[in-house]
Amino acid sequence: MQLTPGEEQAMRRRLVDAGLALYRAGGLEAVSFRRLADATGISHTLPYRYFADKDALLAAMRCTCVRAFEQVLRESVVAAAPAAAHIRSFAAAYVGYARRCTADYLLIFTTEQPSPARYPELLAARQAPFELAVVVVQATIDAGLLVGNARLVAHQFWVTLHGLMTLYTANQLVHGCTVDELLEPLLGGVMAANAGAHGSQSVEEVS
Amino acid sequence: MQLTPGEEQAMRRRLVDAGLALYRAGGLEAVSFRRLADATGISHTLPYRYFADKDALLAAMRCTCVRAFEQVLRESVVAAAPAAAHIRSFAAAYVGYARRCTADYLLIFTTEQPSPARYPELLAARQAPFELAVVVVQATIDAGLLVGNARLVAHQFWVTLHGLMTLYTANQLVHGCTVDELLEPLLGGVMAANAGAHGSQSVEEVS
DNA sequence: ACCGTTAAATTAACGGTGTTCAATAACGAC
DNA sequence: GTCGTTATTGAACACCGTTAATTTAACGGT
Repeated sequence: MQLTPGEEQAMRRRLVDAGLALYRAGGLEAVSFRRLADATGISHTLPYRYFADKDALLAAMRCTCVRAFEQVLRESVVAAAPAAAHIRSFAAAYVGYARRCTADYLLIFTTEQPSPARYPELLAARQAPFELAVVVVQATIDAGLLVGNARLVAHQFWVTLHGLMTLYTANQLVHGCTVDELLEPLLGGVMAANAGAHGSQSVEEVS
Repeated sequence: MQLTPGEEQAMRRRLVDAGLALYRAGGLEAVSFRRLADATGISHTLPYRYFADKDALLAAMRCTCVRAFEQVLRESVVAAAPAAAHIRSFAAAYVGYARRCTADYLLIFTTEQPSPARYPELLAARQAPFELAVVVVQATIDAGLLVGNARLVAHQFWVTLHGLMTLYTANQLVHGCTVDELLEPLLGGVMAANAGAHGSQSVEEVS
C-alpha cells in the first residue's frame, strides 16, 4: 500500500487547498483538523501522516500563497516593455494582489512570535518575490534611471510596499488616505533617494 | 461588596499585566485564562467579570502597549530642539521601541483577520501615535523644510517606518540588510518627495 | 449581634481543539 | 489465500474558551 510520491503530493495539496478554503472563509481560527476532516471526508488525524503538526500545514498554506503571489509579480515584470515602467508595473501588481487577495496576503506575511526560523522552506519561498524586486531594480539601474546597490534599493521599495499594504489590509489607513494617494509619492521618494548624486537628498542636507 | 471603580480598574490592570507577562514569555498562544489564573492566584473564570471574553483582554493588552509606544514617541518629540531634527528623532524613537520591545510592537500592529472594527478603543489608541507623527511633520512644514498636506506626508513616514520595522520584527530582513542601512535613504526619500517643487521628483519625471 | 440581600468568586460542566497511540482496514508480494 | 506492511481510523488525553450553577464573602438594616 506504499503511497507513490504523486499520491502523497496530491493529498498534501488537497489538504492545503481545503485549509485555505477554511481560512479564507473564516480566518485563521476557522482552520482546524476536525473541520478539515469534515470538509474533505477524511478522519481528523490523517493530516498527521502528511504534516508534522498544524503549524506545518499552515506553513504549507503560506508557501502556496507566496508562490501565487510570486507568479503575479513575475507576470507583471514580463508585461512591462520599457525598463522605466518596470517598477511601476511591479508595484501595481504588488498592490493589486494585496487588494484582491487580502486574506492570502496577510497569511503570507503575518507572523506572531519572532519565530526562530522554523520552516526554512517558507523562508526560502518568501525570498523569491523579493528577488524579483531585485531584478526589476537592477533593470532600472541598467537603464541609467537609478544608481546604487540593487539589493539595497530593492529593499527600500520592498519596505515601502510592505508598509503600505500591511497597513491597508489591517484597516489602519483610516484618516481619509487612500492607497493610490500614497503610492505615487512613496515610489517617487524612493526613486529620488536613489536617482544619482544630483537627485539624492538626505535628511541632513535638507535640514 | 460593591467594587469601587478604583478596585475594578486595579484588577483590570493586574490581569492585563499578567497577560502581557505570559505573552512576552511565550507568545500569543501562551496567554490563556487558566495560566493567567495560576499566575495570579485567582480562578480561571474571574476574568469574565472584568472582560467580555479573551479577545477583550487581548485588546486591553494591545491598548496598554500602544500607550507605552505613544509615550516613547512623545518624549522623542519634546527632546528634539530644532524643528529640523524632529523627524529624525521621531524615527529613531519608533525604531528603538520596535527593537527594544519587539513582542509589544508586534502585539500592537498584528491583526489576523481584517477585523470589522471591533474594539473602537483600540482603534482610537492606535490613532494617537500617528497623530504625533502629524504634529512632527507639521512642525517641519512650518519650518519651511517640507511642503504639502501634513497628514498625507505623515502617512508616508508612517508607512515607511511601519514597513521597515514590521519586516525587521518578523525576521524578514535577511539579505544582509540592516535597519540602519535602510532608515537613512528611506527617510531621505520621503523628505525629497515632499521638499517642494524643485525637490519633488515623481516616477514619471524620472522615466 | 444577627440576618437577608447582593455581589464577588469559585467550582463544575460542555463543546471544541491539537496531539498521541492502539486498533483496524487495505493493499502488494508470494 | 495468506502474510506483512502501511495507510487510515477511533478512542483517549490534556488543554482551551465559555456558560451556568454554586459557594463564599461583604454590606446595610434592625
